[in-house]
Amino acid sequence: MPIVERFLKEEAPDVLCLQEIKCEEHLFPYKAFNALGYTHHAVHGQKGYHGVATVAKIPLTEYSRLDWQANGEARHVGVELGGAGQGLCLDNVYVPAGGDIPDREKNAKFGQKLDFLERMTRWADGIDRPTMIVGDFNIAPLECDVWSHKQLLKVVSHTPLEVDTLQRFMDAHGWSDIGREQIAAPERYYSWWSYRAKDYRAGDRGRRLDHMWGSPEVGKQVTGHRIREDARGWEKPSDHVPLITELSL
DNA sequence: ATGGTGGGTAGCCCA
Repeated sequence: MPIVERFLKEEAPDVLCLQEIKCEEHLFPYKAFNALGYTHHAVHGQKGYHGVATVAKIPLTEYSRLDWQANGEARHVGVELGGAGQGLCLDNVYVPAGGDIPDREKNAKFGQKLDFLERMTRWADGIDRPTMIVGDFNIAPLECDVWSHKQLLKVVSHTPLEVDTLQRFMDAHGWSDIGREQIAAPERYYSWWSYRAKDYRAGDRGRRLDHMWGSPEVGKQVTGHRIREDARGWEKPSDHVPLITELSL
């Protein structure tokens, strides 16, 4: 909570999407968010692992909790902003990391990650309203989205199979990759640095695993996008940093 | 080729 509070005080977004909240819903720190003015909540959590939450200063209506892995893990919550049945849909997702071995025969988690993306793609086929999907996709699609394309080709998060699977999801709805439309390739853009380094800055071994994608019409309403890379250096940081998109709706 | 760190749960698993 200290880094979340710091971020909300500094940036004051209307809406915040969190992934990996790692708590049951009744243990979510509602009071701390309320005290900062974030009085609207959609929390999909479970004990210990996974879990997502969308909190806002403006009214939201929760409308879905999808299980794209078909195994009961809490990895999605969908809300509507601007009134039920109208306005913008905002889908907050935590794609499975996928384990260490990029082979579904040897590593069930990798297969589950691909299956999750396939179900997400079938969902995207049916979207008929302005929608944003944001979160930890656990895939860095472009060569310039990782510190070394060559060295990460066989590392889960940047394998051609994952990138192709994510591309099929993109094609299903013609998503606008807001991050890369605003910070054009090959400009450096990472959102995650491993904890397994004494100093995350040393070698700058980052990856762009976090994304904010919008329906084509939503992409045209973007008025700003940036990341708070400095948050990686805060006290007790997350290994991910916040992405911020500003829209004129 | 290996293990590195951080976190939650429980005597290990996941990221």
